Amino acid sequence: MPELPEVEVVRAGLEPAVTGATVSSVAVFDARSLRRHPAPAEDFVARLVGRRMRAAVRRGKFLWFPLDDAVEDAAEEGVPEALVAHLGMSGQVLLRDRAADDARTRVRLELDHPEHGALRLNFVDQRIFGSMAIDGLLPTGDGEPGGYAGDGASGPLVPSRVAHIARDPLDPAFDDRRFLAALARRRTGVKRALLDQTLVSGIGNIYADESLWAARVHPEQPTDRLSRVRARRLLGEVRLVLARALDEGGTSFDAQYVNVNGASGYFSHSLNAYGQQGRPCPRCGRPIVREAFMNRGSHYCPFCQRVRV
DNA sequence: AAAAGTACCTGCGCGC
DNA sequence: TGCGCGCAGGTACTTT
Repeated sequence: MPELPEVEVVRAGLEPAVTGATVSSVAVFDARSLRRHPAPAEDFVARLVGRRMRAAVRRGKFLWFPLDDAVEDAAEEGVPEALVAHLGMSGQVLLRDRAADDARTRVRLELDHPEHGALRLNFVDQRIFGSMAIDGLLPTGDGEPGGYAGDGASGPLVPSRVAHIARDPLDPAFDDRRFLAALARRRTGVKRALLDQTLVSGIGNIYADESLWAARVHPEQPTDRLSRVRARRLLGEVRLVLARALDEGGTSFDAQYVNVNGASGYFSHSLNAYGQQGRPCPRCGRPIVREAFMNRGSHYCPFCQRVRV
């Protein structure tokens, strides 16, 4: 579900509420949502309660909230930590006032904010592919900010479990030349490469299909046969598609994707390829097709998007 | 080493 | 109506 635009909508919504807020209590209703936390649920709770969040940061589809140091003892200074969250396929972070409840809440944080007072943060996740964890922050390899933090500053740090994730195409520190060179070295289909978060992050099945349609590139086009010009054009279309979705508040098909305040985002009316099988291609009028791909589907126009050798 | 396959989950809509 | 099946926006681990 949530790809970069949807996750950014969540991050931006959380930023003013969590920045400066202290975690007053934590309830874990389903420990499977903590599968990425390297210790039992009690450890997650113990490490989080009493900590203050400094910012809301995002790289690709990963979110994290850097925490103030657990101990004020400067002599015993440890690795800085963050609360890391990933929404998986069906995750939501819902901000509520203290009384409100939500179905399928897996983890709940009660927050105390100096201005906004008491807030409740419900981590809701139908399929439990998403997760929360406490993780150590490591220096970024390039010394650039770890991710996007809106008005706040991310610092040149990234959670250890996010370190292998590439920067996303909207990140000012994203290196176009390096990406294009790495893409050309791959020996796979271009859609697989777009979905590989270690090559470029933030793109999922919807925006991969939309970007490929916009760039007129076939999803199975071999990466080592994609011309430099077409690869550049594809990267440009990826950026346009993500930015447009972000402007419109993220895609949503139904109530499954809900933004941070519980209201649905909407963008699905402007999809050109994804989910449009059988409908005319908005460019040439011929039918869009759907093909099985990685246990999901690929949607494209067989006329506009052809494999080139 | 890189690429492909598989596991992890719940719930919805569909055809029978 | 009920039931089995296919399908869903992702990541990480294992296998080849």
